[in-house]
Amino acid sequence: MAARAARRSYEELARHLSGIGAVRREMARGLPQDCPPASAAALTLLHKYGEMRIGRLSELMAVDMSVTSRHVSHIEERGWVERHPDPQDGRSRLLRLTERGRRQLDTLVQVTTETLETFLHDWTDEDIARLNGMLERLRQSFGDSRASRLAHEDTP
Amino acid sequence: MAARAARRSYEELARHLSGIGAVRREMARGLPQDCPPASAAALTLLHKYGEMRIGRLSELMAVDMSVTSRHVSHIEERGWVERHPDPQDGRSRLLRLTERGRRQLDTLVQVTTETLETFLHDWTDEDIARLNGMLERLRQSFGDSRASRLAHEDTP
DNA sequence: TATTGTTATACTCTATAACTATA
DNA sequence: TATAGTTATAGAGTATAACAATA
Repeated sequence: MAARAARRSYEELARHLSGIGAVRREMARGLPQDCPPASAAALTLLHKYGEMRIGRLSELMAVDMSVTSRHVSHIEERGWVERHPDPQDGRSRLLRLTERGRRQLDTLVQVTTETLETFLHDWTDEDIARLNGMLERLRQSFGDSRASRLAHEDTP
Repeated sequence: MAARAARRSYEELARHLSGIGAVRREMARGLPQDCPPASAAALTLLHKYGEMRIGRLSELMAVDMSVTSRHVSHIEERGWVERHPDPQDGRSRLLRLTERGRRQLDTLVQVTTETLETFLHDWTDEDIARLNGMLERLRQSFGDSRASRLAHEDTP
């Protein structure tokens, strides 16, 4: 019986995860025209975690390196990041936020905050903190398993 | 001070919403080859809410009707839904799940459940129920505001 | 005239595979 | 040989605009 109840919760969760797309699209609408969601995510992560290589950024975004490479090209073309030589490894370069990138990030923080203030006006700080906690855990549950899956791809 | 703390939570939430993409992609990996996430979502909604028109399905998926039209074509080509005349309105047709569609849905429920069991093995039923509750509320907060925004698009 | 749906077009995001350069 | 990154290609999802048919 407990198993059947859990199974129903899983179906509901799958539906909600699918529905989150609407939330993400709404967030995307507020972004500057030349800064799509993936660019915004890359800038945010470079700010939060500091200078890093493409491979590291790929892990943080949980996408293939080829995808990250394109995103980085986009934000580099706009002068938001620079690629510097990696003294540790000649194959890599280190991504570093520029001053312009930091200003762009200020804009991003502002518009995302405004959007969330609008839509979540009746949420308390505690509500939001709780949601953040659950999403953080969800990400970890998937991220950790995903990492071990990728690591053991040769020996399934 | 409370405002500043809330602002920081908003930034965190924006980051998490972006990160949910990884979860959705992982869910998508388990789906049958010819049933992409949008098709699965459409079938799920048709099962949950029953026979409906394209416009209603568009609202539930929170995407433009042109998008839904394509998704419905995809699942109709595979025999998972049928379009029946709408006695109420000659411009519309009613979408109805077929027997094959119901069998496809059984498969979908099975694979999504298996995926979630794998990744969320250390979550209790209560954890999942709490997450479902917060996601439901999040969807509503965005959905309701979005609906009123669309309704008042002429008078901004 | 207004609404329901469809189609054409374009853009974003993503993965796979083939390739280059360095370790 | 193996790894870091790039590029080419293809597929999914989406929105806008132009269109057809019906209300």
